[in-house]
Amino acid sequence: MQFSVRLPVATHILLCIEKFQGECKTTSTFLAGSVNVHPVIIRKTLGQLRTAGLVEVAAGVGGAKLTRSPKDITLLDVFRAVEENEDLFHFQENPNPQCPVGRNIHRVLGTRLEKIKQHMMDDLAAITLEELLNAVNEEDVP
Amino acid sequence: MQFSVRLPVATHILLCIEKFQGECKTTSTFLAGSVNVHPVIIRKTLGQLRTAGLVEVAAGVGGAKLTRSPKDITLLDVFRAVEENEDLFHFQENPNPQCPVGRNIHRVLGTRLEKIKQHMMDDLAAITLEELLNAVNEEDVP
DNA sequence: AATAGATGTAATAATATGTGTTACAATGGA
DNA sequence: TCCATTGTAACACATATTATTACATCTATT
Repeated sequence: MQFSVRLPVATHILLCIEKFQGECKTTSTFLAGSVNVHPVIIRKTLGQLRTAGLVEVAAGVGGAKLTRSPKDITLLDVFRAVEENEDLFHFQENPNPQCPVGRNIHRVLGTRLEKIKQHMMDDLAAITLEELLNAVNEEDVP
Repeated sequence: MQFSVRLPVATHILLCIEKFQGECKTTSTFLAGSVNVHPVIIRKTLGQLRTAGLVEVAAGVGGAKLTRSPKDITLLDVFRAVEENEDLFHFQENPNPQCPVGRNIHRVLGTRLEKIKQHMMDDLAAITLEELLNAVNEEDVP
């Protein structure tokens, strides 16, 4: 079980957009060169980030920019933008209601796993793009 | 992105094994009836739990039992037994080393995501089979 | 207006993972 | 020996992920 590469890729994209703002036009081809994926993947991801209100993309001319300050964008925002499925865990359908374990497992285990998911969300919400950008700038080892 | 149903299924199996210990023989067919999956899925999962040292399965005669007290088995034990992949998050291969973001993203984002994973592990380790079994017994709503 | 470069999106393919099922050899008690 | 059961391989199928091609649409610039 592994998370898809979408969260890291989307984060990479956002960091590049901010990092190169004013220096160069951050087109899908440019971003694809940094991330090392196909430009269409970048455009799809940018589409999700745009739908989530995190970026504005200049149709026709090209390039993207953040809609708000990096300190006001968290990894939870990014996660929600690119992962449509809110249910992190899921259960076997129709456990046996005649069995005391079967008729309670979903509720008993579900409430506990839900809390774990909430912790993960809280952790993601505590990490801002600004923090990541500072780390990239300050800890850069060329 | 969703976790597979393996952790909930394996937990269900372990709870049933303990719950019905002494009452009936917990064969793969019996367990399959409670969980509502194919008996072979149960046997595969029991195989993983056995490899992890959590259960003993009686070959030939059938039935399984826990190797230690439910209070000494946590969801982290179960998670590790059924999820072979330790890397929860993963990154796009070969980001551009010429780009300041590309050459730092893995380290900067990776260390932070690693902490989130560790939190999840800690949360899983805090939940014991005993706690779940008590909840199933006490909060049973037939 | 024409052009060139860019985006938005659909369609397709390749691959991996998850789950269900059949089949059968091996096990061990009755 | 017989029978229920386990262990495991093989296969099928669905779904998710990622890569790629193709093309209509957009917009600044010439």
